[in-house]
Amino acid sequence: MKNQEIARIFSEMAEILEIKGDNPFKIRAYRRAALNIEGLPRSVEELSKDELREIPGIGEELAAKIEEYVQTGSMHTYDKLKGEIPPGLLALLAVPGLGPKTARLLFDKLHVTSLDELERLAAEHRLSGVPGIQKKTEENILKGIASVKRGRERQPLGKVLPIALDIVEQIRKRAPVDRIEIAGSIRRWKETIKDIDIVATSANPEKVMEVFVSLPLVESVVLHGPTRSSVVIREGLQVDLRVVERDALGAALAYLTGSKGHNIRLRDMAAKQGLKINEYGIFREKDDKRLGGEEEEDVYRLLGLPYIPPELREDLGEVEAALAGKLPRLITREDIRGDLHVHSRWSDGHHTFDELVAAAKARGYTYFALTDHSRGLGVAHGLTIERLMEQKREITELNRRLTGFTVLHGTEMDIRGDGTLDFPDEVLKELDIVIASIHSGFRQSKEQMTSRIVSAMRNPYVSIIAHPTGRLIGERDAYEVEMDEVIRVAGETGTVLEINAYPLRLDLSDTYARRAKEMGVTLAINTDTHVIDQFDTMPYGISIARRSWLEKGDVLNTLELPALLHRIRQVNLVKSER
DNA sequence: GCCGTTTTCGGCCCGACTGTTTTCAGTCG
Repeated sequence: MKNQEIARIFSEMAEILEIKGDNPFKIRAYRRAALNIEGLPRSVEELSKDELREIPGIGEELAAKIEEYVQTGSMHTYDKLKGEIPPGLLALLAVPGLGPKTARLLFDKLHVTSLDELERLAAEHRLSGVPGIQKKTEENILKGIASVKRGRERQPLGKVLPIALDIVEQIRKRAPVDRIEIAGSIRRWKETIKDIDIVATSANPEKVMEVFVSLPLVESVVLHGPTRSSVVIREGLQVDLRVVERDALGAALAYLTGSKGHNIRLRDMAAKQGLKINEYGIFREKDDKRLGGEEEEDVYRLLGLPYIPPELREDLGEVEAALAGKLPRLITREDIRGDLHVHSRWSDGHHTFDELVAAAKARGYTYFALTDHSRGLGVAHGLTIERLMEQKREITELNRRLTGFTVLHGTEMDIRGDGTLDFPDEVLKELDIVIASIHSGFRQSKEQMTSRIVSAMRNPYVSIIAHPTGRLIGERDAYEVEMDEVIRVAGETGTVLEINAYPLRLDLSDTYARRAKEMGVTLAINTDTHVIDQFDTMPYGISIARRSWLEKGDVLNTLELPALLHRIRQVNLVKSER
């Protein structure tokens, strides 16, 4: 997958050009191209030059550079650019508050070429005297370097969202806010978060700011103004609060929700229509008359666009789709009829069938699939064939007792290290639904991993591949696997790919799920519940689906039970006839 | 480097906060 590599190269080229003091718009062009390639629903390797040029922000020259990289594995302009500045200089840009101009200045005046060198000079007070740098800046640079060394990595949404809700609650309790909302990447449900962005309305913004920067969980104050402040809380998370007038909440929310790329597109469109958008509203350019901004919808309406949901606002084609009237009708939590990946006490889950049924019913479901682990997964008390058949009898009995609810009998079957499956077909055919997934041999080669998954998909009884890339956000990288091939074979065989809603998995990710949709693959959104509370991680899975442009029809477990069973049998039949 | 209901050349989003600058540049989001 060359997309990520090319995105990284373009970003780095942007940084080098910035230090060189090149045309800012050219720099932005590289940045935009990098973002769009990173989020591209298809692999650049399979695109022709003309198709590359259809990507927003990719023109003649960048398309040629991409093509060059795909074909030769290197990019001449990049290699040349890299040779023009010392490699350590780019590291300086990671220091908060230190940008390209200062980096350049430090290099020119003091020949600084690494972070360690900069730290030494700052500690010895040898930066003061460089034009524009005094004591305060020197201190800020030292603080900045310390924070770089502590590391400020993006953190999983599942961890940050509860913290953000808690902060909002604390502000609400202590400060004179009228309305207060979470914006930024949390509102877009990005899988990992760097900053918590909050927007509020108040008649007394200064007071709100005072309260905010003095909250008990604040470790340091980065910025403290009358309408905007930033603090750092534990674990290096930055929290930004912006306060606006009551009638500007919509405009402020739109502005602070971003993404940056999306905002630039909207503001660019506005300019072409003689309008101006900022965080206070939407204005007519010629006389500065305010046309709206109380509601977020105003911004889109006044631009002649339908409302674009936050999950789509990544400048990945949503503006074009909105203009063409082709925005997807995104799936919602209410579309989900059941959960197809649930564990019980029989393997490594914590609950009985009755407890799971009650919990699923309480969440408005009409079915779930019980998919305990298979025998090969000893650590999870995987079921032997005998136990599986015993479980089948119990579930049959259980379903006899239930009304308006059905428990499907399935398995989460291990795809073994050698690529064979943990149960033979005679056993699988006894089940309502079969999930296959990988729990071992994570370090095998890309070819081996890919072929393990592909051969599982070709089995006539395997309906779903669970957590297809095996990643745990912030803990374990995805195993090496050729996802383009997995997605292609899923489309060819009718195998469903899972979006695992567990907040550290979110696997498939939005990029892959969107690609899967484009290739005609059906997805399932499952919680992989082991304890009952995990049923409530469904919104995380839904958010990935929405970020992937999925509609109700793209997702297997939006089907009512009879249609679901029909779909499964149909696909199995076609597979077995191949 | 991209792009076109104003353009194939000349534009390219908009504003808050900080530090050092006496009027604003740099950085960030």
